[in-house]
Amino acid sequence: MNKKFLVGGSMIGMRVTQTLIPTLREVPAEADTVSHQLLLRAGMLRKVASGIYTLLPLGYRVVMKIEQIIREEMNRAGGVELLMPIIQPAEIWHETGRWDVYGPEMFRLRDRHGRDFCLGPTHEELITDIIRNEVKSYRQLPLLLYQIQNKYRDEKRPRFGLMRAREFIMKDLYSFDKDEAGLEVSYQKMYEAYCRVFKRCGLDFRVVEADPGAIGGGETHEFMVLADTGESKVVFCTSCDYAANVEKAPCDPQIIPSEENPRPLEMVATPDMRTVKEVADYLGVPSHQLIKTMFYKVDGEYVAVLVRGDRVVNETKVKNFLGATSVEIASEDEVMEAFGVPLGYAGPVGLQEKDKIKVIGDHEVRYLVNAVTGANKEGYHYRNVNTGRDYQVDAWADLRVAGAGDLCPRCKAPFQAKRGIEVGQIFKLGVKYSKALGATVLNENGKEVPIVMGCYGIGVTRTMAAAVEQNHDEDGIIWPPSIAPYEVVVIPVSHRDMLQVRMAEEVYQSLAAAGIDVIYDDRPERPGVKFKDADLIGYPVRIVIGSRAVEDGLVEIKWRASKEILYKSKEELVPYLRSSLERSKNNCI
RNA sequence: CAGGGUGUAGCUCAGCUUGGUUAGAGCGCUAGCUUGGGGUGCUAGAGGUCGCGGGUUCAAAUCCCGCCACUCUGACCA
Repeated sequence: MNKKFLVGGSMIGMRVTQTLIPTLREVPAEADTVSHQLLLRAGMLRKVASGIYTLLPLGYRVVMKIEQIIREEMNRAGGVELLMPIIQPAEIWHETGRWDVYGPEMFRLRDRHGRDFCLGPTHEELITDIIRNEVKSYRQLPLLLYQIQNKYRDEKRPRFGLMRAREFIMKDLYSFDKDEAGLEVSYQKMYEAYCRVFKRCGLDFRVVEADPGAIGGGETHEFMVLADTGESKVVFCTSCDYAANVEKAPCDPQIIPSEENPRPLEMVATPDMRTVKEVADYLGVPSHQLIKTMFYKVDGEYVAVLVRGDRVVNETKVKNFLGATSVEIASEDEVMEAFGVPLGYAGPVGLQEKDKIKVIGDHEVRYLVNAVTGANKEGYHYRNVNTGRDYQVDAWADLRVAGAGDLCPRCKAPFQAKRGIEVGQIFKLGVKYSKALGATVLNENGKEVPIVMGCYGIGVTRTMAAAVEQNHDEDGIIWPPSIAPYEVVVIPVSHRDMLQVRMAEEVYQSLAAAGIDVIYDDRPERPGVKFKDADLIGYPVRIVIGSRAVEDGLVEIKWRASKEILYKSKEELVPYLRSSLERSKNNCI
């Protein structure tokens, strides 16, 4: 590990009075999530505009440490770093068609000559442009090129501080191979490199199978830092190592056995009962006895999707099943206009014939006996609805979102569900961009073939936020040592006791000289202030020099995470810290 | 994008309903004394285009209109 790389030089240490660490006693009104609050309060971050932030010295050190870990692991895997511009010309985006596809998420600007540009939300186009111009032969492959820099997305609603910002730092690596087999190798390398990166960052994470979505291509994995505040939901098997995004995980139908015989269809009044819960309670039936009918606009055409009342429609599966490019939920007005039924009273009975729309149902719905569903008439539902007799569908498919209790597709053990923060994703892009942009090589047989690509991203600033989200207590942040802004803080209890100050100074100098990443709190503040700040900022190790230390020569060492306190002589200090910090940074690898 | 909220000192907020001295508090900041192992206590200070623009009025932080910014909720269950 090359610490000298860090700007600011951890070799020389730092004094609190020399830098800027504006900690806040109160929680700023603008922040609602823990990571956002703590990063602001710990003096690491300040907002400039919605979703746009300044990283103060301490915050920037964390970012640099994460970047450095990423660099080392990308390089270890054979990656080579380069730098691309933030401003990108529109032309290249027109070539792949993404200038129009990207929509309002893209920051656009114009130069004085009226030429269109954008602030790069990603760099597939640019990197592929370089490759198509410079790489002509399979002999030049494989290539793994990466960059770490700011990216821009004009989010509809930036929130959660660094978690969903409009300007953020990303590492993107692009792999270029002559064939699918090569891509497989590159992908595996990245998979392993990513695991190492997040382990080294000291994060509790899971790798999950995900849906490729808009970016296109084949296999993809997401790297999720587990945290209750995460935006994504993942399921993982309790017995094997299978894990997946809830959108992706396949679901077997879970049939609830019924002894009943089909009874005659019956319309019942359900005034003002719209939601599944309301209707189920009103009629005294369990919610899984209901058929929920959801309307979507799929490539401009309406489609009705049926799932059991206790299930959630999985738009990704709907989209994939229909081979559609866009799936949008219909608005209340659209449903009213197209079907003349207010939300809450739609059902499959007669829907297909009357409105001539496509109806698809989740497997589970098929097995319902005497189900309840909307009667397509305001204020009424049907009871005793049965598949085949009362309604037909165009197809049955797996269309719901997985959850805890669903069964693992590999070993049939039940899933557990958790929330996570997506900090990385790896994709097999295939030839989508290389074809669109004409990035080809001549292969061994002299035949021109499109380069097979992969892309691999890590949200650096988001990783920082995720680390805080996962590692904090009521007093503040608890940085994993490998990404802490400083590893050790030295605090003299009394700034007026010259013996203490001299000893603290000595300890600080010796740690800095030994290459330990140390900061010295030399402010003429009361001890309580410095202790509070140390806890808030979350330095892994705190060294306090008080009267006791002056008298018996033993300095107090307190670990932020475990709250463990121990005492060492000045001579023991450096070796102790060196080995224990090294251990705590590496034990995750 | 739809709906709601907020905008007054560096930060957290009060004042606005019912217009009327010199616009307030706590924290932070400055100075002094005090204190010195978990945000010390006291004293004295500095600090404000009351988001911006317009209107009503003898008089606007306060009422009206417009704009802007920030923020929350929703945009996933019918």
